Amino acid sequence: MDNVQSDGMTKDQETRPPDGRFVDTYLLYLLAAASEKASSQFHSHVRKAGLRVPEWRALACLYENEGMMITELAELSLMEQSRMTRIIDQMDQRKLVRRVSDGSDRRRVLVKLTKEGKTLASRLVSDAREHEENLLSDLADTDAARIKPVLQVLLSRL
Amino acid sequence: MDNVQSDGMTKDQETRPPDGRFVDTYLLYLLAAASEKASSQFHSHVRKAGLRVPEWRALACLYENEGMMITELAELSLMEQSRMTRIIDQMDQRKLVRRVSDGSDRRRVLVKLTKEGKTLASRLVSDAREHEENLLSDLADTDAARIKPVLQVLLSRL
DNA sequence: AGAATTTATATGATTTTTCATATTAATTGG
DNA sequence: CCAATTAATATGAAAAATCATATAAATTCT
Repeated sequence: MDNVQSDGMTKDQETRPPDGRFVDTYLLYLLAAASEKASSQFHSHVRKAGLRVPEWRALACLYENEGMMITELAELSLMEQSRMTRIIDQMDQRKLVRRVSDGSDRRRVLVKLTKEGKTLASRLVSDAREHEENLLSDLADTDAARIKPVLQVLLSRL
Repeated sequence: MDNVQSDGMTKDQETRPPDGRFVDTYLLYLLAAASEKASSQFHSHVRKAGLRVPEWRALACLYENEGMMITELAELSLMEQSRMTRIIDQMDQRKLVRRVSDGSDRRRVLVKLTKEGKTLASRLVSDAREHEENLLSDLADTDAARIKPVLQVLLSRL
């Protein structure tokens, strides 16, 4: 409780007051932290549903958006192509997606949700929407209410 | 170029128009994508400086904030404790940090920047600030100008 | 057409990350 | 004070991610 400091220092080393730290005002940190913390609840829901986070990402990207190339899907899902290939392998084995070779360009593999994949995707997307609504309603009366357009503008400028 | 569709479908499968996809308006996706894409440039700068991203995170968290416990540092750096332990191992070997056992609680390890670590941290933090300024100045005239307070409010509610 | 280049996906080898748990030290409750 | 519990860090084994590159198909150039 008592926090005696023998020498008179200007910067508090212990019990640092709000925003004394670099990271607390650094945009890229705020983004990473916000993403991390805002997602953690839902990610544990995803795991309870038997998916790992990257699988959920692929599923969400495929939702109502079937027939994506591995490369497209990787880009949209924010992961590297070789990782996406392996994730699709696993989801294929679990019959959540199937690979269909693209007739017009035989290098390409179109990834499509199976019936089962669609069912799971719909369920989780609707859980995600509900979760998002709750999050947003907590922010309704704050500065953060406009977070979605803010992020969309940021993304459009990157 | 021409995008003939033989059957009359209501949902465009190809060349989807803006925001037809779930993820394009889903908050957690926008956060992840914004974080990912906003950081990628600077992360490659970090790697050119000879650090991996998690090391940079630890360094940034330690900047002007020495003597953190592994657990604290892990929490602040958004990573798991066992990973932080190993990252500190490596940074210790590279003499960027040193471990000091906490006299008042011998379970604890205080991580401190070495002289060399401080030098590197100052350099990268100032690069980060410059990079952030550039990012923000791109957003100055948009909706996204207030992104930092928006994220801070979001974080405070999580 | 055919060689050179580019694009899409897959894969082997390595490095990271995670998960569960061990170890050691402090704290709490009888 | 001792036993039980909680807390901080470390570590082995397993899983996942990355990196470089292979393979195969399409495109471009001459």
